[in-house]
Amino acid sequence: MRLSRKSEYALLALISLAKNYNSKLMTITQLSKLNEIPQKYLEQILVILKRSGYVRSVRGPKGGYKLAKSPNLITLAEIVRSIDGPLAPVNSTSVYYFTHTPIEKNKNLHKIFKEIRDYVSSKLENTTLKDLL
Amino acid sequence: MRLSRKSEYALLALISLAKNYNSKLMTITQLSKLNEIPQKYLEQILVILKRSGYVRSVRGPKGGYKLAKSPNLITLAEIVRSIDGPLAPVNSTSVYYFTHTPIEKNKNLHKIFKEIRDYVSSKLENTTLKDLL
DNA sequence: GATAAAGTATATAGAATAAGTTGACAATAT
DNA sequence: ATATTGTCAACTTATTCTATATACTTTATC
Repeated sequence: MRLSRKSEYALLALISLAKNYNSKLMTITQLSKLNEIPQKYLEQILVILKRSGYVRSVRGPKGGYKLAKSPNLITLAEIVRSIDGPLAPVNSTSVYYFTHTPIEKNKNLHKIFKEIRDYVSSKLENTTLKDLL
Repeated sequence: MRLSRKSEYALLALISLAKNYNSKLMTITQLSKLNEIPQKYLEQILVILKRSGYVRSVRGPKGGYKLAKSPNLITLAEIVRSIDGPLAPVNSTSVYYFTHTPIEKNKNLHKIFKEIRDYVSSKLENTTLKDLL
């Protein structure tokens, strides 16, 4: 897995929202300044996170964003998958995005990368936003 | 780390050469057919592997490639690094390719990805071509 | 009900990367 | 001399990354 800038921004924004869980809404501008994220880029990211069900938004003045669920119910795995796709180093070791690839030709080799995918996956599945506050 | 097709091909070709260690040379055509790798693409890959010191070549008729060192002295980490660059999921967790990135803003988050980089790195550092035969 | 403050949608752009293909060139065994 | 091998550089084609730009919609408040 290679973490894109986009996922880094998503994680930071969600952590900010998690710190504010059950207090006020935060605006894109606040989130953007606080985490030094280009505002128009962050807008796109938040729309993805909204569609994926991690945040809720309110429009108009006094609007903004908040988390849609409790921080301990949102794993890093889901977040990264929703932005970047597969966590696996190669798709032939991916559960959610499996396709055949050349390394399957060597079972031992394939196994090494499956072990890597398992580690990455369980690490990110077992870490929630709450763990990062 | 995301494994490119190019690295997959490199690994398969090197494994073939490792199986043939201290027997005859293998030609690009053989390596290409055996592993179903586009021949002209494999040529480029072999040139990289040669410059990196993993294979030696002989030109002319009866020419071909062979490993430059014993299979147990070539780690997967070196191979993948020479083709794809960093093993780390993000450069702020990379030893060889460090640059600053946004996730450094959250120490806990950064730590998670450093642990991933450590696992991947030690897994690939501790696996050699010999282990895959 | 006008206005301003928010979020939403869509299009565009420039750079980099991935995954090759093409064609000419160099070395050498026979 | 020739055929067989590796070498090199340029080009291509598509996709992805990291944004920026414009226009539009919703809604609280005066």
